[in-house]
Amino acid sequence: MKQRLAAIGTVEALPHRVAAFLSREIESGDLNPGSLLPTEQQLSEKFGVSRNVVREAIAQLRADGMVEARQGIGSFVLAPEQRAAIRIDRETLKEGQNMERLFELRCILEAESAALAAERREQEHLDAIKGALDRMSGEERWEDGSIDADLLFHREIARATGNSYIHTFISFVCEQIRRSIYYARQTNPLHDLVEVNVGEHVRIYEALVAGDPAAAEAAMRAHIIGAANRVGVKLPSARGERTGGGK
Amino acid sequence: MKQRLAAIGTVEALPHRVAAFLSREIESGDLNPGSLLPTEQQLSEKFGVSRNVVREAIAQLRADGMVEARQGIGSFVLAPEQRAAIRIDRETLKEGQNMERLFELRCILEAESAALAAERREQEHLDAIKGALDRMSGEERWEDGSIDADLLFHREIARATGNSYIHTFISFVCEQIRRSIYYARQTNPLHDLVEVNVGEHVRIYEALVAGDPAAAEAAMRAHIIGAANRVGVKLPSARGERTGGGK
DNA sequence: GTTATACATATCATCCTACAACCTGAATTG
DNA sequence: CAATTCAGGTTGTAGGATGATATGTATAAC
Repeated sequence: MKQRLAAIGTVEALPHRVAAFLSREIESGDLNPGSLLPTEQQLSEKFGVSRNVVREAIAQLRADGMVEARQGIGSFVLAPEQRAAIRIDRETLKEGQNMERLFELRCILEAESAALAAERREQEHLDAIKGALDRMSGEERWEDGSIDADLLFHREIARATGNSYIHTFISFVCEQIRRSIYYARQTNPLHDLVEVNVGEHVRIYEALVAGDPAAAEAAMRAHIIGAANRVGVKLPSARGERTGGGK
Repeated sequence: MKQRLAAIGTVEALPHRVAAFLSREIESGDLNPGSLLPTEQQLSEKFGVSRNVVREAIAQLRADGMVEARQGIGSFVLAPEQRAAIRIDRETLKEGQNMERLFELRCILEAESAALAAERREQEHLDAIKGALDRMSGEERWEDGSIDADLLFHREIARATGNSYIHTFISFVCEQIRRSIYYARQTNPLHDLVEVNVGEHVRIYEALVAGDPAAAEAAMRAHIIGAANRVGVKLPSARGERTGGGK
């Protein structure tokens, strides 16, 4: 029986579609951990693709630690706790794109990170952050450029925490927001969504220079709430004021 | 020129070795973001492997969001902030400080989430959290069961925030830590790493029931610092005390 | 009857060639 | 000069061939 691979939305390459299909079958429990995948031959017949495509698909699953291939036997489905790696991809976050919640998550991550960065920043980090700040307020203030500088500013602060995971997560969330904004601007180009408030950034930078964690956290929280408001997202500020305003 | 691919330790499949090589070249900056990878033909000659192997290697890099292949042109190296996925594998965590950094990230996420959950939790959430708590302290307290219940407890709190992004991220981090512990126990089974402190969990639960955000945040922060210590990770507690102890 | 060896089979791993789909830039043509 | 066509390069897919490895079976030896 030849299975039909649905191409939802964008046209993806065949290996990706096969991998997604198998991945869903594993996640949904149709393929129990410990069981064997069908052979590459069977899969290639089932999906009507070449064995090459099947192999690339399985390579993806293996990279994600979902299966383990053993030469001469087959590919075993691994239990979640046996997997060597886990991942979050954009597609996971696409579902229920909710700007308000995304900003909320960003606020949590960045506010605390700003405090950490204030404690740990070296001169090198301050220079990099200042560089981004200058680009933001400088002449090259055309739309996309200032957004890039804005994101760079935040990424550099995340980097100053010395924690690469924080850097990765914040970069990921910021990029997600940037894409959402970009998309919103295409559907509603009249609304100028790219306004960047330089003053708020300056206050964050000064707190970092001063090495004042509480001030950095408060400034960052105020900035993100402000940024959310500027793109039309009302962030419940109760938590922001409670935690950031105190001290 | 034919490149020699080192097989360090275990014998890995060729695609994995090629992928690891390219991955290192990208991470180290030898291949700048935006630049093109050598063609599959060139790579296959360089490494002395077939184009098929090269393709599987690139498929892995693509799944990790490190490169983007465009038919008719080539494969572009993506900047970290452009990557479509966050991926953490166990090998990374074996390197010294990474576990500490992961706990630090977890602390940031979960502490604030606990505060949010204290404000927003419905009765349904409290019931689910209580259920996990009971499983943790109940008779079915064999090792893995109590770890599962522990993670469930944290996921349910994340769910009570009503923010699916927070839920996704916390699940991700918790799962990663769980696997590291699982792995560590295999290599050193004598050391009992699965000790779960029920008292700390009870205090968090009580703060949630009381609807007290500050108390929930403090209790969560104390718990995660404690959990880190119990697996031998010393978390810099300065931030923890500063933010969590106050009020 | 039990054990040990050899063999056939199944499966993944790798290689090879060929062609299709697609992009780019240069040559051709109007 | 502009538009079209064409040629070359690159990734995507197909299909077959061979090597490496695990498994079960049949045969032979004890």
